[in-house]
Amino acid sequence: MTSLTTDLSRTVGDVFAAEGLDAAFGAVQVSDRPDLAQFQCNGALGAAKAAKANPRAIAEKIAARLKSDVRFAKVEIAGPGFINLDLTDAALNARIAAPERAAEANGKTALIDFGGYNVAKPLHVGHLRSTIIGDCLQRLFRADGWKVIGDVHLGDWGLQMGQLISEVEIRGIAPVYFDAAFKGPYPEQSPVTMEDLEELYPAASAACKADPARLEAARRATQQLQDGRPGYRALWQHFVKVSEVGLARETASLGVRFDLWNGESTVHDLMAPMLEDLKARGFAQMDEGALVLPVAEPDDKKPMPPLLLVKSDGGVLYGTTDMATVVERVRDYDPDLILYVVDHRQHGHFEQVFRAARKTGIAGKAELEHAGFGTINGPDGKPFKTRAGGVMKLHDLITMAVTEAKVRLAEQGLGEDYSPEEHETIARQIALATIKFADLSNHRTTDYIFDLERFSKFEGKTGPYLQYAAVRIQSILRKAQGEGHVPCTPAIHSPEERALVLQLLSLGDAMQAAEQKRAPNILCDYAFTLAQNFSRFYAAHHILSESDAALRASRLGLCARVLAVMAGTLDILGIAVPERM
RNA sequence: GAACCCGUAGCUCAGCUGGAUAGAGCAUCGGAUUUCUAAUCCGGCGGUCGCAGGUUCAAGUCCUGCCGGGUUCGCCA
Repeated sequence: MTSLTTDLSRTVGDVFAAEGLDAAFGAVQVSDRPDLAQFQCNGALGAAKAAKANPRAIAEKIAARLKSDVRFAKVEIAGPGFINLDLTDAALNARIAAPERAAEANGKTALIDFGGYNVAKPLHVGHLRSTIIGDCLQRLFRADGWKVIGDVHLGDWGLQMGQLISEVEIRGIAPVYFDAAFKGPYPEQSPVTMEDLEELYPAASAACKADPARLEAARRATQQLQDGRPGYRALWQHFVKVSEVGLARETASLGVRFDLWNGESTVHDLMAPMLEDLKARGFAQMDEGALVLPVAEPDDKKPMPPLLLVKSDGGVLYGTTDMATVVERVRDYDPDLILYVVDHRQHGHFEQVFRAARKTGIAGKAELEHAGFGTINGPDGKPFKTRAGGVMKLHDLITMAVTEAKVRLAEQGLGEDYSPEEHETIARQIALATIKFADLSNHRTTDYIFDLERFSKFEGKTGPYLQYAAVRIQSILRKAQGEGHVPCTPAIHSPEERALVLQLLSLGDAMQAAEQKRAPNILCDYAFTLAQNFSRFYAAHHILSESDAALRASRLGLCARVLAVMAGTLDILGIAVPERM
């Protein structure tokens, strides 16, 4: 369903056009001053500037034409030339009565890259944002009619793999994979568990940092792995499988689903032909022993180093796999947009890759975009750590949030009579809402301080507060059903209802803005404002005890619409609404 | 050293291509309501939008400089 302001913009735009002005000046938005009007159009100011005319005079002409439209209860000119508009309740009622339709398929494909998960490494707070923000964006794009392909894009092919392999070799954990005389087949059972990997990788990484010989061994192992040494490939397969099972379990517990579990290794076979092609077409060249692709442009304000494709030792880098991944995605999906939801500190890297992809034409019609995000900091304003100073694992963070949710429930004296299973389910749902809403309600690009105590509060701008608002409406509707009251199409009878209807009707604006700016915080604001409007309505009017049957049915209908919109918005945010709380 | 991001109320944060009196939550103070789950509603207090210039009818928003914080700058990802 097109948003109300879009329709109003068309109406007002036609009037601008009728006055010989650009219809784009007719853009209508929800008013910044709700005390003065419901909607406003600032176009007269812009039109006046363009035409070097008096803004109020233009506004007068526009307003005169708009006044003949019966949908408007008020058309006023204010200040330097704002056009303030109110719709009649009849117009609002008609609008809210129209059934909410899902967006039609727009024929466009978006590929969302959640890049950042790595084989052998558990998820930590750093992965929280790419997962939560990326999931929200994929839900949002889908809701708007895009075909969306979410790809975890696993880090499974770099030096870290070589580090692991050489660590396993040194420890003598599974000698068969290192026996050059062994002809296979290799064991089906993995020689290591996820827990082993979580211990092996940091050890290997630290050893390589401390000892150049170890680093060299790791490099060699990486190279041999990529060249296809059978034992290494077999061992690596185990690493990947074990890791994927662990990662899938964790992301599933977050309620996040991916379409593809591709990794850097997926494109390995595409790299050699791609590199040949880039060399043949003169884009790639040798420099200081490495193969590079220059991406600097004359008007650059900062030095832009070339994209490194092949190191002087013959190994490839993540820029190479990123390029090959673009080739693969264009070949398989021909997307209109590839969105990389990755920490903003990698901005420079993506700038290089995007330039290289555009310059060489490998991106096809796809727009490449980096939706970067800031870091999650602890109370001290520094990157979030455990009390012991280590990296905070995602699993531990969720456990903390579940514990906190139970504390909150106990504080409110809630859930004591629920079964242990239901109590646990509700606590988990609250915990995820706490974490997700906290993350999404902060602007994507800024760093924020993770304050679990504040985020988990049941009052204020929090996830649990929104869940509660939805739960309370569910409760009313259930009770109404029990009493045999049937909701009907809502109509406005009071200022509180009018404000609530206006908020319901601005859903499209919020979704559109959130999508265009890749900014989930806009949806969070929308949901919170909706909950506030509902609370005002709820405080001012009785619903079930209303004796006028028609009024009661209308208010129940309004409740049903609010619940539908709230649940739908929370769903896009990846937040579930519990049956009860 | 260079480039990019940030600096808004006591705290945590919004503020769209420049537009009307800069907003929200928390905290604090006061009031309502004793409820359809109070996890509520209404109101007060609180800001020279880092500083100084500039463009404009209009600047938190655009430009320049400075101060303060963060990040990044070819063989890790």
